[in-house]
Amino acid sequence: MTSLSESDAGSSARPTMRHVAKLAGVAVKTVSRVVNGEPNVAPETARRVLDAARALDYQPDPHAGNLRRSDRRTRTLGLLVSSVDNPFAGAVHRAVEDVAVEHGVAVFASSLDDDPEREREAVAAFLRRRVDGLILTTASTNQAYLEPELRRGTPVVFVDREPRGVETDAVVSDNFGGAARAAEHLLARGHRRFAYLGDLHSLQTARHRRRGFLEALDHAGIPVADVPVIEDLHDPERAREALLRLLDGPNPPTAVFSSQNLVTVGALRALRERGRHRDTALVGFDDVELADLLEPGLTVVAQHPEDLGRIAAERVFAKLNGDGSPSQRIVVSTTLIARGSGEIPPSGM
Amino acid sequence: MTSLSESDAGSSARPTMRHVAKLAGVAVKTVSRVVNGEPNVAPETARRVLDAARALDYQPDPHAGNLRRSDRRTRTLGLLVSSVDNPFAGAVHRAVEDVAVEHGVAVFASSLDDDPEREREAVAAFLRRRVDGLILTTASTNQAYLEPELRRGTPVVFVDREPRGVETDAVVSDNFGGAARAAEHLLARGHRRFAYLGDLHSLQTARHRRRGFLEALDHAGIPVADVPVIEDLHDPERAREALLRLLDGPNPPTAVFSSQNLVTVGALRALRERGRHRDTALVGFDDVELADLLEPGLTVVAQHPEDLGRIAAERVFAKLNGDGSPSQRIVVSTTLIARGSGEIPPSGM
DNA sequence: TCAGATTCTGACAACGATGTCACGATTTGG
DNA sequence: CCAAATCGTGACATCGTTGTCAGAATCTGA
Repeated sequence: MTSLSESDAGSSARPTMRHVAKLAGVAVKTVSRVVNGEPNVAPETARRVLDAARALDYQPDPHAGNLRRSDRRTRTLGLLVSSVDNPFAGAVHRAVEDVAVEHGVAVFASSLDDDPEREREAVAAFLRRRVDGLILTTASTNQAYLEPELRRGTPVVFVDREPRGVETDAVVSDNFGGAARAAEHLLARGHRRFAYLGDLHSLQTARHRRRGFLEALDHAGIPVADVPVIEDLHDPERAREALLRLLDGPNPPTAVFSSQNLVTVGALRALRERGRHRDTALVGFDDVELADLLEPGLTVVAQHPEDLGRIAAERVFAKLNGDGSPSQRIVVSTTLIARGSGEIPPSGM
Repeated sequence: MTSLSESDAGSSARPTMRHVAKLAGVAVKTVSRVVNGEPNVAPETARRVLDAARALDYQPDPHAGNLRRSDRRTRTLGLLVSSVDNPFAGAVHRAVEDVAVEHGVAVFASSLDDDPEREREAVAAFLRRRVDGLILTTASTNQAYLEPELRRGTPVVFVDREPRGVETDAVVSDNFGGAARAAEHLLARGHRRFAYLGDLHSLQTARHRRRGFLEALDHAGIPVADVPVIEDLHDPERAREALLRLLDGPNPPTAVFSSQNLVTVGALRALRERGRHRDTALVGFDDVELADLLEPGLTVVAQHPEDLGRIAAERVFAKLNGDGSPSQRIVVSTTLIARGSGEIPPSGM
């Protein structure tokens, strides 16, 4: 028994097609046709249906429709980033959202805190919800667990970090080139004593940046084995402590490269604390808000998270629209922005 | 006809309960019982079902279940903020997400760019998707359009800005008190010539901050009519230009209050540009990354977006769990953080 | 004018799951 | 040892919607 007739007036229950059909005096299928703009409905009938729908404030249930419909799209996208509370991720997110809204698609976002286990859980949660596609800043070293889903045809695109163990698209910054560019910039000012402050060694991007930086030094004839390489710095505090130790050591660097924005913040604090910020060069990877207002201004290798996000989202939609081209690896170049801190010459010169 | 029997091996189609039931040699209802941990299934049967489910990599479709299930929850939440690419919103988002994951709920986020029309569209899009609740930094002046949805029992909680035209919960910063506190802080240093740089007058929070600041000045006997109040500054560039005009004018302020973080950034730039950053006091509303590394350090009235987000999310879940208490307006206090710029005494003293 | 095409409409099954109920097999208790 | 309660299981209707098909009404053209 259906309660269609009862409490029709002030009913707070959500109206369905059957309510609309009853009010308009037609069959549900006709309501369906009108609501979906299918052809072959008499104008007079359509008007009655629309009036009824409006009167009841009817909103079709997309999940019910999906169940029956052939294409089976939820018009939903999953985005997995290190943390939504993080400027880089925020910019990626915004770019993804902008592309998604154009396609009438809503975005689920989830923070991973660079924890592989959270990644697995979050991906599973999104797939259970049947997202149409996934954009993923992976935190794990191997993503073979995505294989069954990829075989089912779900588009997955990696941003910022590249996949391992699965064959799919990736959109990444030129980490190697950007870090090399930073090294060259410092070398050109005559520096010979460097320090490298790195993010978690488990992150592929961190390893690329390290390699880019060190290889450029090597090319310039710097004995790389002597360069202090401090890694696994994931927050400002750890980075600060690491740099303080170097500054207080026997042979402090004249030029510092910090491989990520939180690390850069820690490095800035350490330099201030020792009053070395005007005579020690610093280049950070990734741009930072207010970098131009510091004294000296902060020189950075800026990434372009908006481009990463936009391109990744466009790839997802291309795949959803049947683009079957083989997996691509799209590299977005970086931009060195000189603001002062990277142009400081070696002290004692 | 169902294709249950065909291509069972390397099938890439998503398996359903029927596939599992067939493989386990039981009825779908039994699979349902096992998957949902319902009682009264023989251990041996349960094992067979679980084996089959695992073999097929079966994942239940929550949308289909929802259709029939009584509680009708999508385990989904909609969050609407000014822009996901904005540190304040990012912090709110992260806090909301943390509460949501504890409840097994995923979060849709959408950026409004403070555009009322986008708000309407985004809210409609989320409601069509049947989110269980809505957390909203409204961009519109009146939200009566939410009335029907509220009557249906959908929990809606406002963050950062208060509702108008609807009766529902809100979690906001103490905008009035925070701005007043900033005024008192500056007055205590002996300032008499102030300037107020404000956000869009259409935003309620902006009006509260303005009122808080000016009333505190008034209490102190400052002729408020003479205080330049520049409003509708929504980005750094406009704020910069506005403050430059004041600084170049006949009677420049000795103390500036900027009512929002983008405005603060513009104000900082203007002060730098005129070389007035060491003799003009500045207090900003809302904290800013790296504020401690500027020279002088930036004094701010910090909000606590993590608290706003967390409390808002907790209210949503309380309501979902049947909390029927009347609408609350929860005020989160602000914290003045003195870092230097706000402690500059009036020049010429 | 009438056969055939076209337009409009609705009955019914189906999507993938769960709620209800009924039935046979076991267990319990007096 | 038998009636009653409990356990294990499956058939069937149902959630809100759309795909299929068929039938009635209208239109077309010779």
